[in-house]
Amino acid sequence: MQTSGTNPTDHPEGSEPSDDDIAAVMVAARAIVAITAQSVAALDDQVTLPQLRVLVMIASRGPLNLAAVAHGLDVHSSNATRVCDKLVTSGLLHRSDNPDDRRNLVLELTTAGRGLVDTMNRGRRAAIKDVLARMTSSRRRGLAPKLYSFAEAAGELPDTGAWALGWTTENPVRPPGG
Amino acid sequence: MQTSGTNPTDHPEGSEPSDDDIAAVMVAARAIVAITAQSVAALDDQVTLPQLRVLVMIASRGPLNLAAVAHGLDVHSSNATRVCDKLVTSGLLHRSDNPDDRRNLVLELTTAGRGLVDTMNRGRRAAIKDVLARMTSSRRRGLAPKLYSFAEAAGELPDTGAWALGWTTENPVRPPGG
DNA sequence: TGCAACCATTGCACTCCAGCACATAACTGG
DNA sequence: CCAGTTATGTGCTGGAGTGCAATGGTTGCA
Repeated sequence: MQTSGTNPTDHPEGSEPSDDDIAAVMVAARAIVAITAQSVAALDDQVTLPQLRVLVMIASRGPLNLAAVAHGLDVHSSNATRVCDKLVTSGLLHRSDNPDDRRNLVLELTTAGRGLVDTMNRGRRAAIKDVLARMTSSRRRGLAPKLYSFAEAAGELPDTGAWALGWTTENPVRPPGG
Repeated sequence: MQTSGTNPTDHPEGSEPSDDDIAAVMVAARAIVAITAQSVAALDDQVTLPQLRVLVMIASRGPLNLAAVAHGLDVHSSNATRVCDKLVTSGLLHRSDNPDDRRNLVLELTTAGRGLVDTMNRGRRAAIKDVLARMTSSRRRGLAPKLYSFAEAAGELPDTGAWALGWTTENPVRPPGG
């Protein structure tokens, strides 16, 4: 249970959120998830969902080894081997040996792999821009700081990569050699 | 195509969104998608993703026939048959004949099926409440109206990706007093 | 040197999903 | 009644993901 914090004593500054606050986030979440899902579905013919998760993970966390990928996806290491194998075959992932510890691999995105992730993010960004453009500037005013506050409360850092795809509750991943 | 709309003439009230506005939504989207993905992953051992998509679709649209399910999931009708078959076997879906047109089935959620969807939504709501509780009430003030405005603007999105991942869980966007 | 731990890979079996072709049943309109 | 359309079901094939067991290579340490 990581959902501690509902206890007001844990967060003296935050009073109990109103039902309307929660409902508003729920409704907005529906739109945001639809946008995100669409940007993912657009890549459906190029990569599968687990494959995309690998690419996004490496894009945001840097080079990883297979054990880290397996742990991040919460799957058996043999599956990580095969998923990454296909990404290498597709030319989206580069696999090389780690000279410091030859037990480990170094998995990095190729130019094509990074381009695919960038394409997804561009599409997502365009969709968001499109929605914002439908709002009047007065309604848009003050939205950004509120969203930053929400993201900060959720533990997200503004500069983190697009690991937001977060298909599951990803476990902490330790980079190879760490 | 209603995806246009970046054209200012289409929305004379909305000026060009700033990069900061877009970035704020992108950042908040990571947190929201993570919350949503978590609530989906929690059901991973009970239903697969296509199965959940069916349940969510019926939960929000009411009873459907197989053709509607196949169209909503954008799959061949034979796949819809088999996916629903498994849900019926799992006790989450109820299949009956339509007396008015016995070619059609009537697919409805069982009590267990609706309970599963409700469980997912409760988890999502709890996670959102947890995040909001971490914000000070001053930062939270005014957030809800902004989110309703955003959701309302997004309500005009093309529905192509609505069920792309089956994560649209609620009724059509309906801001209170809107 | 020997042993334990770690990493990656492969074989095997399984489930699920996907599309296609085809068959069956039911409705529609003549 | 007959032909055409619609809705659903079934057999088939293929692909992707998953876990388990076992193997081989590498490193670290006593």
